[in-house]
Amino acid sequence: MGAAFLLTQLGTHCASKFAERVQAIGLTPPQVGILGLIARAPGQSQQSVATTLGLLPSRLVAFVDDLEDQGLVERVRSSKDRRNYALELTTAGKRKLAEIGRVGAEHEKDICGVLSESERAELIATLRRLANDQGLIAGVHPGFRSLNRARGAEAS
Amino acid sequence: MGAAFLLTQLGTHCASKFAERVQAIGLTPPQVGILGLIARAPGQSQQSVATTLGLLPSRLVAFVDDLEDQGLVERVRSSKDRRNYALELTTAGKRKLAEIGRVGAEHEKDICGVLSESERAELIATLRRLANDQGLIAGVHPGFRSLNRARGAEAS
DNA sequence: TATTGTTATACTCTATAACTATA
DNA sequence: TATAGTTATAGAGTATAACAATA
Repeated sequence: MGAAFLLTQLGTHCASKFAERVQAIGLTPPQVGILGLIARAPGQSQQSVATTLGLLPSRLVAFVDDLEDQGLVERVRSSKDRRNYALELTTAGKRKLAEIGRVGAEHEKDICGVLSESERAELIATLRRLANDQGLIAGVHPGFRSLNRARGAEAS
Repeated sequence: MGAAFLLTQLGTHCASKFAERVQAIGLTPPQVGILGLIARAPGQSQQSVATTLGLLPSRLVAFVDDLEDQGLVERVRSSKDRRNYALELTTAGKRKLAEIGRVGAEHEKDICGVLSESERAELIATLRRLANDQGLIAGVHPGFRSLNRARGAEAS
């Protein structure tokens, strides 16, 4: 069993576990990505967020609708270019983001509990090398775009 | 960025890359899993394969249909219990399995190319520890069952 | 004419449930 | 009555394309 298959296996498992955790606080993984992106660069347009996450604009609308219904995000019409919205986090949105951080920390602990702190650091360093080599963008999940068929099974 | 998120990110990427490679030889990832399972234990029933892979029986039928059309798998009626089939690999199926092995090796090389052999071995050992700790079954992909929503985005 | 956001529609994938044949 | 395999149907999730408003 090679490293690539183990990565697929563990990656799928991690994604699934994380999805369960954020579902418990009323969010989907893409919404977590959206909230994080707005926090990093407030005032972004929906187009900008969609492009970064590799989400179709039409899908983003529904996610942002829900976030707005939950009172976590605000759509503010830009006065300069009234075609686009500036996305902002509300106070509740910032609180939710902190909550996501706690959930993420629990998740990390769940997954890496068997490792010592130095082992975990070494694993992170190795994974980061692989991710860089593959051209993956730090902090941006590659799985939101049309990759439904993209699940692997062991080769041999 | 924690190890859990990196695993999700890399895992999704690996799954996607592997899916592309097997598609080039006319297979989907679940079919690769099915072929491998039949190779390990020839004569299994479809029910058995479906249970192991976490696939619904109704989904399995279509996959096996296609494998049979490609001449890779044979459905042989069991003479003892004529309700179930014994799944067998044809000669072409065994050849295809060897091909899958080569594709898997290329895939491993693509993903781990930047690592030295000892680094790769250490990574495999660490990942195996994590997988065991999480209760994952060696060689069986956890992503075939109703986990569509199970994709993660970075927490913070 | 091009772009942002939106809605409407179509399509794919997956799950549920009904059906047959054997036991 | 229960089980293996199959088929039919319905549902969820996603992509494509048309639309209104603004530039």
